[in-house]
Amino acid sequence: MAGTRLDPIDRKILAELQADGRMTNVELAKRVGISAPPCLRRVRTLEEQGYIKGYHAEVDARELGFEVQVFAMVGLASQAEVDLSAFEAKCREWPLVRECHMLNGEVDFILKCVAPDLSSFQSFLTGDLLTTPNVASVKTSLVIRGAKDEPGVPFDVLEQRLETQA
Amino acid sequence: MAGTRLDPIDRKILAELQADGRMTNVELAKRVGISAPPCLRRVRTLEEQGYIKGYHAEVDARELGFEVQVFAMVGLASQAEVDLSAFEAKCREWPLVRECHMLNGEVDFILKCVAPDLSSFQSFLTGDLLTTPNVASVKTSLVIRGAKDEPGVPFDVLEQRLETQA
DNA sequence: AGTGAAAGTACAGCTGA
DNA sequence: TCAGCTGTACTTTCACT
Repeated sequence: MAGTRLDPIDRKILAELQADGRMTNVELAKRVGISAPPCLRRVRTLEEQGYIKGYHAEVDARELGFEVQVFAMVGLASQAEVDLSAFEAKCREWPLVRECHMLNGEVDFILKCVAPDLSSFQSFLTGDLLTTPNVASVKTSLVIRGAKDEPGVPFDVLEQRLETQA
Repeated sequence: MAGTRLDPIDRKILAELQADGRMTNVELAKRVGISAPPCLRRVRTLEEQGYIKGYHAEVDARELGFEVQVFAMVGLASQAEVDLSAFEAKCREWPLVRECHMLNGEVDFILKCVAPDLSSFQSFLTGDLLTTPNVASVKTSLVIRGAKDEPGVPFDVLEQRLETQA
């Protein structure tokens, strides 16, 4: 489904919509240098082929009362596929866990969590994460401050790469 | 600027727009149970007050040729504020670094990076990150597979919390 | 290009301090 | 009474064929 090669206009569309996902189609068309109708067709195609997986408002977590952000490194006792999948399923159920990635190296998973305050994170940690079967070790690191948080991918890197390849 | 308390309708708006940032205003108004004009006014206010920081299309990094995702734990030689800020500034310049968070504990920063392939990440690692002054240690972990990647915050947790407080 | 729908504006009515 | 929010009516702009 998602194997069609993208032309420079498609990539520009993706870059613009990543930067401003609520841009109108006419504005988008103007920026990428084509007229509105074909621009809309391209967007629809990109959505259908899975290049665009969704659109999201970026909300201010702190203003909404999520004061705490924590990274948790999790090691499992068993790394059998069944057990890995079971842990991933647990993570999908926990709302405070926003991201879960399986890693190589010493730790098995890294979790990015948010919480209203430290005590509610602690109760998640001791009540949920640490009591989950097969969880052998958890090392948590509190985020002191955020320095950069960009969504998606760097399109300028992609363009440079395609230039040098051609 | 951003201290106004939110009512249940505002929170519903934020939750809906976080889930689908390109929803039309009339659809949004229908879902939150008010008519379109006041709904649009609320959205504008939420944007101005900073509760909504932007809208972004979620693009498929892998399909676009960013096959590799890496977490890097960085330790600095000096943790003086000037040196911390200098490193953060560097991170903002590097396009492959998508996120940079200052942590407590043994490591100073965690970086979330993307790259087209392993070799281009290696050249960033050895050519940029490791040659940066004051960088004392870097431990990288490759993401084997992603298990969860939700944007923003869990609004259901927020609602539960507000109920019990009241 | 043209139609139908949505965004955005102006104004008037309602509600609660 | 007055501030603030809501809904109706209308114009402009956009989405879509």
